[in-house]
Amino acid sequence: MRRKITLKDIARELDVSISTVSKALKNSEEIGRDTKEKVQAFAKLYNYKPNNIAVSLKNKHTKNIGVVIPDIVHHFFTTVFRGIEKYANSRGYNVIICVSDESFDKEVINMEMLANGSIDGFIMALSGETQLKNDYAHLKEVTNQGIPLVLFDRVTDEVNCDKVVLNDEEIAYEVVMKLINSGRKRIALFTTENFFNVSKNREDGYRKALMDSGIVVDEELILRLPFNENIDAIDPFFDKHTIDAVLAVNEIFAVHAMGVAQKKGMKIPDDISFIGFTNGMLSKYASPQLSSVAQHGDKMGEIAAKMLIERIEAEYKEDEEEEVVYRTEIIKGTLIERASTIN
Amino acid sequence: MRRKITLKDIARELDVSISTVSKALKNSEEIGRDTKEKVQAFAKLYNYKPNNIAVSLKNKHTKNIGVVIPDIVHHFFTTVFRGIEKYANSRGYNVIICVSDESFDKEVINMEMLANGSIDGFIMALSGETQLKNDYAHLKEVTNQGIPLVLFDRVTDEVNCDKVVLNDEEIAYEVVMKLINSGRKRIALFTTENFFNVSKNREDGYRKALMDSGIVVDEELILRLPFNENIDAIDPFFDKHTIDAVLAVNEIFAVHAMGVAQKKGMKIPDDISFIGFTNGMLSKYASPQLSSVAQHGDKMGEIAAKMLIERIEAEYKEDEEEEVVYRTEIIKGTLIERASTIN
DNA sequence: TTGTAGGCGTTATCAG
DNA sequence: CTGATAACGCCTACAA
Repeated sequence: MRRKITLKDIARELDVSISTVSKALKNSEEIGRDTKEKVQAFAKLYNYKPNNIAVSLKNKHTKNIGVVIPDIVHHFFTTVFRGIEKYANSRGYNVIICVSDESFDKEVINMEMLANGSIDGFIMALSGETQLKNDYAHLKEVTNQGIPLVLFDRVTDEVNCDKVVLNDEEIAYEVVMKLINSGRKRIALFTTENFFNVSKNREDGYRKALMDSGIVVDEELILRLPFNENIDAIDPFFDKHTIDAVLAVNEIFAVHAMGVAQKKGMKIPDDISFIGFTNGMLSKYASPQLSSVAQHGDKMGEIAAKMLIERIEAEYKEDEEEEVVYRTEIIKGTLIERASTIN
Repeated sequence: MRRKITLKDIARELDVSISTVSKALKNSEEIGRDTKEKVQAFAKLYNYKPNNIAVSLKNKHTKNIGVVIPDIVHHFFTTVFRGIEKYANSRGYNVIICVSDESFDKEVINMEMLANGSIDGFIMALSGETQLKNDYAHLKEVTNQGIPLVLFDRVTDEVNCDKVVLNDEEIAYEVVMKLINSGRKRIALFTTENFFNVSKNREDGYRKALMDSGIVVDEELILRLPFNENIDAIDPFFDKHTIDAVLAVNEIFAVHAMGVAQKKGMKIPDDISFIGFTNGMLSKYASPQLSSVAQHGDKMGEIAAKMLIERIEAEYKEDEEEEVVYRTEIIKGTLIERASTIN
């Protein structure tokens, strides 16, 4: 078992000083041709690689990014994550991931662990509980310490930092308009509780589209499901209400609802149309295939990572207190039309 | 912007030495009551937390685990990851994740980056390309350096390390037997190329079940799809062959095949049965719902993390070269029966 | 009871 | 051209 070799080892073996080795490996001009070659050859032979930890301690940065998300078994988040990872890697950063599991406490603990030097910056989507409690002290703490933070998707106005979000309200508006223009009149909204900024925004778009079309919003047609995937309430909903379209804030609600509607004998999309958010596997493989709003998670992730890394690297040469201006990037959602809506 | 406070800062402010502060914070017996209280109060006030990097450098371990998987937007892998993350967190470890994207080179690069001190051990599933090339030098390199490694799902006999796998062959055997016992005679297998150990094992189970039942294996009924989700070949397959059951090595193949069969006018499960591997979202929300083999990813992840951490922590007190024995844990798959098979 | 010194592996400054 | 020294932040054996 051959342990990793260090500068010191090389120095000892070659009978030169540590600093000579260090410089030689960096191809420094100060070092003589022969010494350089000798050192470099030896280093290659023994596969020397600098120890990341030592370098981090010295440089005060780790080249690690912390990502904190509510859930990992979730198409949208993994998509964003893939975008983050890809961009971060291309810039030489690694990604440490922590799952908050929709829990406030876990979110806090995870962030504290990472904030003690393990990472150079955070990218995160707020947990459900955090949005419910509306308590962002841990985020403010982190930014106060000068650790850059980028929020995506599940964001809040309470914290001053860079953000990346979908144009939730707009796209919901557009999509509902499309339903209305195709002749739909009784359009239900299947959503979650409103402490989620995204659900709130989508609902706003939904209401606005109805109102702008002269349709009175029937509060009965707005079904609020809990966020723990308990979708039993969908079934009875169809017994109680006559509807000809559904907008759902995620795939699961939409696909499950399609199943229920079909069981009740309704024809899709002749009798009823369905549109969901999150253009994932389910939308693609459901039958009929579900029309849904692509949230472009890859792009969101990439942009979030880019914003963060810029922030991180700007810090190194910062003139101290030059009034930082935070940006919010807005990604445009795209409706992918499939068989669950009339073309 | 209040930067993080260090032992040195506290020492200076309180006019004591750094080591006194260090000991006081550890509640050492050596330190006087008053000093301890003074230091601890100050530390709490300024929210002192030891710097992870410095501690890592000192202790020669990072409390980080490296996870390398082929894909993150993938139900099974995320499930395993969730198991890893959960267990690791409960033991005070963080998880750094790298995606190999089924690429050999990325796998190698990622591992090298992490192996330079960033992590205490690896958990990984081999990339497709790695299994194809059958080149495991990078894994051997890592274990040679004394970094513990646990392989899961996509494993190889070429590397000596702990492993966690599904009983792929057995469960495939059982499941095909079930199809046969329900009267199926022409059972197709939709799989990937055979350099994947899992596909290979599942195929072996499939063949064995047929043979044990006196059915001659018709090689024509084994459809090998490329691993890049290109499933166009499924459609023509149904035109060419008459079959009454399908075993697919993943959900996507199975659900897509169900769609094709239905389009050709076949009734599920009356005319044809379907069973897939990976009991994910698709299985649950397809119509009809797909019977599928639960791979218990959470459990695999948890066990993998447990094995790894035991290995890591055993190292600290190792008597050097006492003939390490590696284990392979086998997780039993479970068939979740749904509407795509006859009960 | 407190402090000093050395070291973890690397880098940068400065002296030789 | 090369090397000694200090520093990053923390820990600990040993000295005072």
